[in-house]
Amino acid sequence: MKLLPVLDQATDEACCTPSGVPALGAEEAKQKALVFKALADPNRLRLLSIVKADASGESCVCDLTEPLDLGQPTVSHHLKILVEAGLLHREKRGTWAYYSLVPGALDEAAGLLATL
Amino acid sequence: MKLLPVLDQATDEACCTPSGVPALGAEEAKQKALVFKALADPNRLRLLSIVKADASGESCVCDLTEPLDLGQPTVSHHLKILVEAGLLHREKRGTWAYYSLVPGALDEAAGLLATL
DNA sequence: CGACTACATTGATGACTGTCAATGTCAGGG
DNA sequence: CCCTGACATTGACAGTCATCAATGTAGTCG
Repeated sequence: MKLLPVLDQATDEACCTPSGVPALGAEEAKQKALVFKALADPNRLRLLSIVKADASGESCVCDLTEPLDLGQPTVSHHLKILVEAGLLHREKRGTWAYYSLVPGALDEAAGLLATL
Repeated sequence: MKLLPVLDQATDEACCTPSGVPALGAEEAKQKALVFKALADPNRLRLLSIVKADASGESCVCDLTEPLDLGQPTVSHHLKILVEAGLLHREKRGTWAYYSLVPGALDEAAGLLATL
């Protein structure tokens, strides 16, 4: 910054007229980035895909570990991130843990792009 | 994997009936994740926001460096990532480089979530 | 109670990422 | 022709992340 100590209004009319305010607040941007961070991994996208495609609407971890060719702790880790991002819902019944899509969460995430 | 050497069909009826195929291909997931990876940074979201908000539809780097409180090389780096993700378009005129939103790119990114 | 099963947590490690200082490139002006 | 300004590229470094092996926890069944 401050590369123009003098001659600011001399023959410059094309460039460098910033909007003043960043248009998207730093805190707001951080918050939105968290959701996209959760989506920024191929295996997490596949997890969402499988859960979404399941007819019952929910899947247990053992349904998810095998098709991804990942270790069980890794899948558990990814699922935790998706839950914390508000995309998945976790419900434990007996020995199994069932994961389901949070209704409207994906649409809401898509909406974040429209309100940039 | 392979934690069930024997007794596979013994008294299990509730869980572990995977969809067979991952529903979202590994390569396809990788490709989609690239877009979300580009969106998974607060400063990049703010860059997109500024470019989008600009009345002229395009902004030069000097318009983007100041409001973000980042060094010029860092902003250049982020812009490159956004261009490679297909979200921004770069056009060099004279000494300045102008960045503009790729038309429909944000909508297309939002659409990726619908087709999981 | 004790073994087994489904899942979560921890710790470690290699890979990747965001940032900046320094340098390179290229166009315009004296 | 050199100098300056706008932007890109490189190299280095700290922080984050994805992954796995090992271990912990909590239901279930005998």
